[in-house]
Amino acid sequence: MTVRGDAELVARAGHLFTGAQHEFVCAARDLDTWSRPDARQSVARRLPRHGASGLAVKKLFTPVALADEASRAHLREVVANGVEVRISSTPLPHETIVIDRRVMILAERDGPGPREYTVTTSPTLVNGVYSLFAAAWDAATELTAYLRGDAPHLDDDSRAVLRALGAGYTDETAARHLGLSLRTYRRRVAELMDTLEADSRFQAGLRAGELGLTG
Amino acid sequence: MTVRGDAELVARAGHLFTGAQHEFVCAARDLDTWSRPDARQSVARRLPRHGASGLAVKKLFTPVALADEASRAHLREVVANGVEVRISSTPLPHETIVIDRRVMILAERDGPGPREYTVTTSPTLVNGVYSLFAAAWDAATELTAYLRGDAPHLDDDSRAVLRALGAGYTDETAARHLGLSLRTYRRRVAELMDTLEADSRFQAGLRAGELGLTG
DNA sequence: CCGGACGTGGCAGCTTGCTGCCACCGCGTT
DNA sequence: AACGCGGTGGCAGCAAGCTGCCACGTCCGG
Repeated sequence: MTVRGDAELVARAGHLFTGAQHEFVCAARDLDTWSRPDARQSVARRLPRHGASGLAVKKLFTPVALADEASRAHLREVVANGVEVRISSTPLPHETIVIDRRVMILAERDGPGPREYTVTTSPTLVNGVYSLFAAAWDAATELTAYLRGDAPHLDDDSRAVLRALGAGYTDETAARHLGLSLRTYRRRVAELMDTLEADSRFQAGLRAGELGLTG
Repeated sequence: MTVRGDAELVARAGHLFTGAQHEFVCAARDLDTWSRPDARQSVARRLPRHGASGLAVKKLFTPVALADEASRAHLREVVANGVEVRISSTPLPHETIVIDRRVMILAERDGPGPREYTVTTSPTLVNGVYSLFAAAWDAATELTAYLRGDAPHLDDDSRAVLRALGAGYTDETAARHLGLSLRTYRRRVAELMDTLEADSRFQAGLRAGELGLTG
């Protein structure tokens, strides 16, 4: 089933949101959908209260959703309401929602016209998507952890340093490899360790690994 | 479109496999499908040769696919043929295939009867699934890295050393904390780095983080 | 009892990492 | 020109890490 535009989605599939019993999961690139005031509110009103009702809500976003302070504030509020929010360092669909592991709603990429939604209940499709979501979810990091320990946007230099460290070079070869003096390279490493809040290089590596800063 | 059983899948959707131009990705729990000799061979024959044709093949499995030696050998062979294989530590669908980002094939969970496949070409669905796949893929570890660097069961001592390193202690305090001499502690660290195949402590931390050996 | 294997620890010496200090350079401001 | 500022690099010295060597225990099997 395909619907066009937010209004139609709410009209035709609104009952699915209301009817969520156990679990409501969604993955999206950013907060775009829910920042459209009309759509966001009408859906929000239909969603049962968090937690208490035994409904687990999981939301997975890319770092794009943290771009501006307003979004971060919104997400923190959402978390405070008992919703689990995680950040995935990899691209995500523009919008994927799975409800109670029985229905799913996918949104097409933004185009000029109204957004197009696809609502599916085929168990095969839903289960397949759900499993993939679970995999992406498990690999993602908790929002709080992400905001805390993270250096969300390291510049290219830092990434280069990271790669050199990850390659196992000694400082000397790494510095030569990057066209830096030994002194500067080590300064960079120290800065990196500082932003990663690491006391030792091992710890820095650990954090980098946990945060998936490998690539 | 839904088909039942391997034979029907090959008959009705075989051309999709043959027609793959750029990319063939699949995610599955284990090698079950392709270990069914008939299905595996008929599909294998239809798949273009690896690499040379510009076709990128990516396969994502759970560790279940590494359970027995035969499977591991098979996967190594597959890798040798230019296929990218990664292992995800999280559950995966029983079978998800996306071809050229245009068609996807999902398999339902094994039941008593013949396996049920769903073939879809809806761009919305395919893109959504593809993005999720990409996220799971990026988070997964290369097969070779997985087989190599995996130290699934380090003894308690090693875990203690790992924790000390992760805590950011200097060797001296860590050694005292563990009731070891400095010499022995460093020996342990060296052994750990050896099993992690790390050239530097940073690398060791990186691996540990990637492999989720934090806890 | 002896010999060997194994794990541990001390010592020494080397390499590597880390950092404070100073000097230099390029840049934009005053 | 003079100045401050930020990034860089050399130097020096210290701290941390790494490892070969030897010595001492323990625990075997001979």
